[in-house]
Amino acid sequence: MAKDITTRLNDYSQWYNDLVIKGNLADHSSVRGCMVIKPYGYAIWEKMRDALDKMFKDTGHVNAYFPLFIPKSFLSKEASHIEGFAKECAVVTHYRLINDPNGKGVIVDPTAKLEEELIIRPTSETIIWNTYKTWIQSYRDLPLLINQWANVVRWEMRTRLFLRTAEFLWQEGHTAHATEKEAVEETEKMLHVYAEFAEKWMAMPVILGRKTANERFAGAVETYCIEAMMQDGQALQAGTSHFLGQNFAKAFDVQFLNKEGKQELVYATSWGVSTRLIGALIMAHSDDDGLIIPPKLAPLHVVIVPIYKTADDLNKLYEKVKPLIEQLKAKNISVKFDDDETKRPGFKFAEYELRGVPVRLAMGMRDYESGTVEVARRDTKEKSVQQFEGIGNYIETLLDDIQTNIYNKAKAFRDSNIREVNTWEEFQDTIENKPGFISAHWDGTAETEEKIKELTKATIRCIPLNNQQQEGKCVYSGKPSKERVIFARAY
RNA sequence: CGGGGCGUAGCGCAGUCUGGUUAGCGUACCUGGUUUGGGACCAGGUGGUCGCGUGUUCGAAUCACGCCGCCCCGACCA
Repeated sequence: MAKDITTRLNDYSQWYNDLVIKGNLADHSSVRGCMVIKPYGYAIWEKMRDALDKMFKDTGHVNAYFPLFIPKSFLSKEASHIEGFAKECAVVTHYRLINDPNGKGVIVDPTAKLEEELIIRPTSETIIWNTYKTWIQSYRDLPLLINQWANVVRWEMRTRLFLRTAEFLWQEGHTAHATEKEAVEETEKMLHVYAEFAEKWMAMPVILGRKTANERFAGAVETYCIEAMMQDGQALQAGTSHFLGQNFAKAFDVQFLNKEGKQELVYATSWGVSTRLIGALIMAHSDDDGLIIPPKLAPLHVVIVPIYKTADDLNKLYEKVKPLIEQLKAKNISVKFDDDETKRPGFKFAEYELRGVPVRLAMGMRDYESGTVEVARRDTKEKSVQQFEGIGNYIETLLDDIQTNIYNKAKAFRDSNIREVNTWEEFQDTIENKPGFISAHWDGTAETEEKIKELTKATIRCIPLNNQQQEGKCVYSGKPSKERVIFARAY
């Protein structure tokens, strides 16, 4: 058991906080609700960002950057959109500070009031569609496939590191299309990009689905999502993709001339994932000893801990592993030789386990003499002694094994915690006593959905895509239903 | 934003109820030495506007009021 980490069983929330802070991913800042992402945590984000960015480029998107500030009037143009965000907007009202006449630092200059307040973007649909209006005239300007990497601000009541902070980093894709069909295809395509990223890179299985009207993005016609299960059985929305229909085109009057020479409103999509994914990554895989990071996102893949008595021994060990370090680097496997003499090996072992480094090599003089090395894998904590000869290739394979194993483990956990439930009694019992997802029939009404939420705190996470159609009765109202939906308590 | 808890060295805490020496303890950190195959040991040392502000008092970490921050539980959300 790692020092100073609360166990998952004891207090899951505290365990999460311990991992974020003691794993050196992030800290609370002195600004309410805002975090400092530390270098190790940011390195994970960079890996996520690079992988996603490549996937976006490969699907034909380009990056651009739009302003942080949004004139208040823009946000008012799409009614349901503003309704969704109004309660959590930061507003800039002034543009100058002056010295406090009472000599206590600076105060806001009351004469420097903005004529129109600026909203710090909670999302960028409005400023972007205001801009797209000037870029789109003809069908030849379409589709417009743009992504932006940015920070956004949502003034949250209650914050948690990575999962919900007032400011966070994300990407938001905003596309414009000539036809509804094409826009819907784009929405679904990007959902699949997210799902692939979650499963292949994060080693986190997800359920692809549609949101109910209640859970839909403000301003969207249809919201798609990927939902992941955390180790406490709660759901976490890991990404969303929205079909916005012509809502924003109407609000910002974005029309194009089609081939027949007629003006038409364009169709829109938007899609995003955020630094919240780091929270998902932690809660999906890690254990009571610390972080478990899948190799594809790990900032450091391999650490080599030398065990030695003299400087001479250390030097011998270094000379021995030097070619291996070169070999691994050539394979794009990051490796660190930890020759810090102020810490003993046991301390280092625990420290790298806390940080989730996938593979640890330990080599002492006994190994040196016998041509072996101790290999420890973080995901299972298994240790084995291997021949040093050819260890580079062994590690390369091992990293792939670890990536696969982490995914399989998460998937087995997820699958064994989705339960089909058919009666209301069973539903209540399951949600209270068996953490996980519930697959149940729903009558399709917002009233039932809200009632269930009120009674159990469970919400409909999604209506799975390609859902099997089957006749059934709503688990709450008993009214007829054609398919099961996923219920869960959620982050 | 509502209820509860907390804020004293980088971290974890005692002291606060019942105001009064120089504010302690563990850990971390620094120096020297011995160590090194799972979080070393000995010795010496550094580090504090007691969350911030105002007040009560001869005197405040301690009492009062206000504010800020964090954690847990609710409402809201990605």
